[in-house]
Amino acid sequence: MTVVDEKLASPGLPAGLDLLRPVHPFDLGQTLDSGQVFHWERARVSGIDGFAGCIGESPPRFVAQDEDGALLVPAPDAEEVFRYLGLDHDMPAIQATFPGDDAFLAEAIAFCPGIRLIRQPLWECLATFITSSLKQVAHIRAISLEIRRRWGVPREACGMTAYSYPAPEVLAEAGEEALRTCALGYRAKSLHRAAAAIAGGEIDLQQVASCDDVDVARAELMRLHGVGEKIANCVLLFGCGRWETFPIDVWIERVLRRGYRKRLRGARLQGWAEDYFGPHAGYAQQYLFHFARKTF
DNA sequence: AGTCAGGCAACGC
DNA sequence: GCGTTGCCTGAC
Repeated sequence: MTVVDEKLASPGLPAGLDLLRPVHPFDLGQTLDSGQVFHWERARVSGIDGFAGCIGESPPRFVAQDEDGALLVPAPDAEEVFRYLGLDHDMPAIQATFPGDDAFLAEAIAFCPGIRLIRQPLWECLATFITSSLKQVAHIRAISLEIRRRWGVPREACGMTAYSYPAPEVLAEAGEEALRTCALGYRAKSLHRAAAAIAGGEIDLQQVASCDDVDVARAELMRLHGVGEKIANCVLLFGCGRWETFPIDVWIERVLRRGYRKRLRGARLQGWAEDYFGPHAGYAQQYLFHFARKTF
């Protein structure tokens, strides 16, 4: 993927901001609000409305999208932002693997065709989903931003300040009681123990990511206290690029009940969904999830 | 005031 | 395996 080829002549744009050719289908706002990431904030740079957030340890990146779908990104960041947002994904090829005669899935895709699976840094993905258990999106956001503000590294760019997600060592050092004051409740213990396990080398996330067998990788993640099948699957899908994984939460249960008359639960529902939606089941899940959340 | 939310672990069967 | 229950917190 070479972003340079996608660049347009962009007269009149503020210095340092590059306009990148429209990528279709892609919807920046929907993608950042589709329950994958929780730390991007609205920002305005040189009079342009967009979003800002850290990608891993980087300074905050600014991204905006115009009505035609063209992206505005500071030129040096373009490659990193493209990769993060999944703009290199071959959507026709992915959708070609979906069940062919599925009108319900087609309706979900038509509702949010611009959703992409984001490639997230592994540790912040794991940590954020540990804190997501039995929480609503707004609260996950608030907790995530608070943890970043208190223990993350403040980074600055284009007049914006944002905080990277604190490293495992930092949260391990902070202690469970301090984490608890971020309104984490019982999740404080899980987050602290996960941070300590990773800081202490008991779990190697890089090894999890490079594991060929997705079942082995999932089992490794589930050794962590507070990480069950759902959270492990979210980490595999959003952090490890394992698109065959299909996280099932209450919204997905609802949408499968309504759209497919499926009243199975647990392992049986899991097995059916993986089998039915196929090698990119995780992408199907993302369309169905967003569709359900916004229309039910 | 009670219920419920984008789960998990521990326990009982 | 399968179903039940407690758990922190905030929003309604």
